[in-house]
Amino acid sequence: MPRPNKTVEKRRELLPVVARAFAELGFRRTTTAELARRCGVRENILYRLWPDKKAMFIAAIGYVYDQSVAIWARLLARQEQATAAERLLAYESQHHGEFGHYRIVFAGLNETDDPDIRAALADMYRRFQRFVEEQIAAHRAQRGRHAAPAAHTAAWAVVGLGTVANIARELELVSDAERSHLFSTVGRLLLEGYAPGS
Amino acid sequence: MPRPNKTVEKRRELLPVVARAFAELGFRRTTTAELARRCGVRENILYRLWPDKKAMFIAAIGYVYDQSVAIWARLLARQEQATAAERLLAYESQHHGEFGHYRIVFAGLNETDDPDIRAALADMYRRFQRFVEEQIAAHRAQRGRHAAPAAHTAAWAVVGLGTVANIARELELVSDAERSHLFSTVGRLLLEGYAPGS
DNA sequence: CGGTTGAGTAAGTATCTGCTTACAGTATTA
DNA sequence: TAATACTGTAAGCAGATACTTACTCAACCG
Repeated sequence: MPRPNKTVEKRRELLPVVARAFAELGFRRTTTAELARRCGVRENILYRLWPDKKAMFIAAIGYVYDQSVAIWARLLARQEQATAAERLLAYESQHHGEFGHYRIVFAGLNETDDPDIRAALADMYRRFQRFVEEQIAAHRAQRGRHAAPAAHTAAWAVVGLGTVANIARELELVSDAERSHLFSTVGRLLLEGYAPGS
Repeated sequence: MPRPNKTVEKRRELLPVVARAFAELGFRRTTTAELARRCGVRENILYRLWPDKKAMFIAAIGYVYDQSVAIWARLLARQEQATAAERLLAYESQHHGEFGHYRIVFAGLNETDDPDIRAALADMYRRFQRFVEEQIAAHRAQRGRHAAPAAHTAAWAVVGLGTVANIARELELVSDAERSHLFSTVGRLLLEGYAPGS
């Protein structure tokens, strides 16, 4: 019984390349030929790893989420005097969307009539929002809350903040400094119910 | 010299249909054949009205912006005791994104390497943000401001709020009531610097 | 070592897509 | 009414695209 199956390893090896392609080009413009080119293989090899192009895309969505979670986890593991939420805000204000997290979401949002992509996307968003909500709740337990909206609500607003920050960055509508200011000011307002600088 | 040129009228007549198609399907999936079908004409007729598919899309972006502005203008013309910003927030909390405003933006964001689409999109976003900023400033002049972020900053946050509200709606992640609550709570927090319900 | 099976190459196919061309009909004005 | 510019129809083209097929090679384990 010869040659062990390396499908799983190969998938893991190519997935970052695939995800990056989808993030850069969107769903439609990412042709299977282009994917193969970037991966340095032929098309049919991709088709042995995933049943079709859609599956490649859904795998990419999952990868992007895992990637973000891994970064956050590293961030949260560090013990500092700032709360987790504070550290997350500080981090995102500087490195937000560097990998192209949101671009893949936008690509997916253009395919929302496909039930599988839609489900993958909804699942990702739900987890994302829930994660943020937990951090906000933890922050408040530690630091108190003045007159801020409920953690659930605030979490959605933070996600929105991240989204618009990324769009503005993509379209070069705000400078890095402005984006950072946006995050810290509104972020804190949502966290604690008052704005620091004013 | 026979038959007056009706190109302008025809464009105006078909543009809503074109815009809706792009909003529903995105850029790539909206084929010129599909556009022609929905418009009830042949493809080459569209090509007499616009030089290429890209021009149709850019026209659609403009249309969507004009549409929003028209709705807001009607809203602002009414003289009521609520400030313009309050009325805008109240309106958006209920009808937000009904036409598909954001879907066309997402479609465009997938083509951000095309300089023309990118410019059209950036222009629209800039106007959008500026409009919101003016309303916020006007509101504060009338009602005062407690400890809220600068109008410029708050305006970006409001745009982000609108964006995430639309995504969440699209993916059925929040109920209409929740979305409305999100708008009124965070909206007021951004406007005036304190949350009403807490 | 030898055969089974996974990994790679190359070429192809049916369909679609943006866009064009050639031509016929018709409304308008001089 | 006659010339003409506009409006519509039908067909098609070159290139792209998702996915497949047929085949070769070599790695592995008994």
